[in-house]
Amino acid sequence: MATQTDPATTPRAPLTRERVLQAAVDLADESGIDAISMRKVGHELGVEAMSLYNHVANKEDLLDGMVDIVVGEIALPPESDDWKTTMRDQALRAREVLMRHQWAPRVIETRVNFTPTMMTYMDAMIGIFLRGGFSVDLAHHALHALGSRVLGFVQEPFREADAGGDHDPEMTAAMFQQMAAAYPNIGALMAEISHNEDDILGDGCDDQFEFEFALDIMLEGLERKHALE
Amino acid sequence: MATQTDPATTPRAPLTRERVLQAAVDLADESGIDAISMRKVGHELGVEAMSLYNHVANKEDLLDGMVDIVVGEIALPPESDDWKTTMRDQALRAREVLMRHQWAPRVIETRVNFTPTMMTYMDAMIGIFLRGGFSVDLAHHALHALGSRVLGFVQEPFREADAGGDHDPEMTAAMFQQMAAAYPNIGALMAEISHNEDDILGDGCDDQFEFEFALDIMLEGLERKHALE
DNA sequence: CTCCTCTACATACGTTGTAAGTGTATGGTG
DNA sequence: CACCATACACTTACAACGTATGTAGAGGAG
Repeated sequence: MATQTDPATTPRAPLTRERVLQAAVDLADESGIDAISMRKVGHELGVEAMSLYNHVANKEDLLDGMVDIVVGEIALPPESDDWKTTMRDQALRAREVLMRHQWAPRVIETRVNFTPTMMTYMDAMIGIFLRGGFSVDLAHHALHALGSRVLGFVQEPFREADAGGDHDPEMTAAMFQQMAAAYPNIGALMAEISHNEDDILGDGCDDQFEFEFALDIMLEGLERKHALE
Repeated sequence: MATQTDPATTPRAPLTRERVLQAAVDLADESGIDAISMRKVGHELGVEAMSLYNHVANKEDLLDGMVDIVVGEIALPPESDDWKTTMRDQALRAREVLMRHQWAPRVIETRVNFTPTMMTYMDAMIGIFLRGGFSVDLAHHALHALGSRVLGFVQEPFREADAGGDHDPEMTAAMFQQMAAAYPNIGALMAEISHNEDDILGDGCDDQFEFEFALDIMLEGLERKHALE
């Protein structure tokens, strides 16, 4: 009992910035970004909210750190002169990571401080174009044009629309007919989607296909611009 | 005094849903989205927070209504078979409106309910493609590919990065050199941006140019896909 | 042993969305 | 005219939030 193995104070690992950030990421992964409050993250670590402030400056800093962890999980591109496939692979690799952290896009968009991790990542993205022979100017425009795609996501409006929620199929059918009457074009589109799909998950759109479809159009467009330089 | 023209109760206009929503939009326009709380909106109308609940269901409904006002300000496209210029004009017209309501993109992205106003707008967007001869399938993909551009915005990561904030020019120069050393590609890009621009506003990027650059690449890509159908 | 630093904790403040209940002005009906 | 139902603004209250502030105990340095 002289030893400090007091049964009340279980020998919990000391708090560190990394432990705090990782706990927050894990919590967000399983419970969504709304579950991220200082109190809840603290609770996850068996600690009071205020204790976190010894390791993160404030909540913004916590979110910055969470984004850093996610971006850090995306492997940087190999050095290659083939900018097109390199960039394509990069976007798809980033997307895989972001799929594991669905809260991340929304958080990334609200960041206002560049962290070194993010700077390193962006530097590598620009490097892909420059190494591929792009002028600095075109590389700049290309980066804007790809936008968040280089980080593996597109934030479409109404991404997580509930499409009606928990109604049964016939209810859906009734609503569907009513909607098709008021919005004929949307109706046509929904008819097409719903019967040529095996996977009626969510809104019935194949997100992976749409991501690659737009990505490829963008890359081909950039290739054409590059050829004109 | 028998007449109810009590000087204390100035004959204020009765609250209506429209007055509430418009007050919220005005407040957000001038003070940003963080200024939108039930209490503050109520204060703007000379009313307590809870009174608003007689006209909006809750805050989400308030935000839905605010988005409706903004989207309602975007003129719908003319009927035309020339889908490309119609869509291009539409995106630019939408962008003008969104520029007046800078808070709107962030709010639109978080919407989960489709309002009739938004449905009508989206129906018109699909209509542009269908009338232009697109298959329903391609129209669908095209809508995804354009994403939020049909509403006049792109949500790039770090849109409002402060780029260092309020430091003086020489401070900037010092930081710049240090940064260029650590991130050579970003450094090259920033060098290019900062000396071929007259307008050093914000991050020195010409948002309008970047918007049109990416928009045109996308439209040309879609045109090519359409030609293959 | 003494002192200093580090960090976890407790308390507290102001702000948020909103549930619940209270008052009052208005307008239709006897 | 009297009466009462309805509409709507107000008051109060609560739980949860980010975080400022102050305290206490533990570990290392002199």
